[in-house]
Amino acid sequence: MPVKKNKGPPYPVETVGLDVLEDTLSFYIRSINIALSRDLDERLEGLDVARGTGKITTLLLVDSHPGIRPSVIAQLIMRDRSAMGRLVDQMIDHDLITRRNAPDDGRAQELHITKKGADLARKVRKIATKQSSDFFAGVPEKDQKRLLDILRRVYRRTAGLDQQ
Amino acid sequence: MPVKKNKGPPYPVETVGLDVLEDTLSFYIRSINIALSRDLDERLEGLDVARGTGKITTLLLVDSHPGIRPSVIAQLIMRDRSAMGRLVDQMIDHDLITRRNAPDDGRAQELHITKKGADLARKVRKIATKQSSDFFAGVPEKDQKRLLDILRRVYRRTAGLDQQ
DNA sequence: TACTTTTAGTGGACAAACGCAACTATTCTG
DNA sequence: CAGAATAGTTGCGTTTGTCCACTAAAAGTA
Repeated sequence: MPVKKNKGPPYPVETVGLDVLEDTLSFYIRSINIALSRDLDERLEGLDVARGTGKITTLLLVDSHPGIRPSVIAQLIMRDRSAMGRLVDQMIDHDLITRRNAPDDGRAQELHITKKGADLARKVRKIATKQSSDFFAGVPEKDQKRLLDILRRVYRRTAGLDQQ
Repeated sequence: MPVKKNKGPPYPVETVGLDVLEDTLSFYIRSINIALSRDLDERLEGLDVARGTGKITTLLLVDSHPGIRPSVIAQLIMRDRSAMGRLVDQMIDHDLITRRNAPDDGRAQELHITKKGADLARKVRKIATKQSSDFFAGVPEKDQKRLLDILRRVYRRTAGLDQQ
């Protein structure tokens, strides 16, 4: 129970305990996600790929897996197909990728990178990596790896990528 | 370069490499955040606090820090004041908290929990904690602590809670 | 005390994003 | 061939959040 001083907020930001959230995954993940997204947006300033809402992942995946299908990406970024479709539309408008019908499956499409997209992908890779290490500043190399390992495991399980 | 089989997606989900993102904080954070939010929404089903977009944090903070100000919470959950104001409106509508003018500062407000809010807070604490440990299933206790430590540090720095 | 600046909160306009549901076309299953 | 599953599209509605302008009060300054 903090004693209220004569002025200033009764619970100054720096000292507010986060209650249970202090030990909770979701709170940190959510907050850090916000911070990370904003930061990334800044770093991507003017790069045609603003709002990292899946655009980045899509760009890199299409670049490294020519012919990959929208629905596959959708699953990886945990969006539904309609959202994915719109995302693809945007990126085509920006001339980052192309869409063609899959020759062997009349329902499906194949995505391919454009010249412009490939150039951008190169830049984005640098930026994303840089951001990651910036945020990890002060955290020992070993812990970084460990953390990524854990997150990777949680992610794969969550996205249903591991066995069943 | 995967050899295309006669049918099935050329890049089946399970085997798609995530490119640089494989080693990148932002990707996992973003994805896990989505998963976590959805999962939390399910667990909060019908609990008047759907869409965990800050409502949960607000609820718990008001509960454990009677008289806390909206602007303080806003900073903690990284939203601007107008968004925060609307959030408070909602929660008042749901009879979870109350708002009164701060006696010592004509600009500010104090938030207090209601009976209903306190009851809910109790439930939410259980749920949030449970969720966290569920997601950590299979991760050794020690690593969990480690991970939370790192996230906490990153969060505090990011939210500007430390020094400076 | 008069001024300027900063802080707290409000309200409106606006846009982006996402999910759901419905629908088509294909392919698979048996 | 009939029925189920899959890929993608479209419309709709909702939510969410940001930007901006505005008021009121407090703090800083001279």
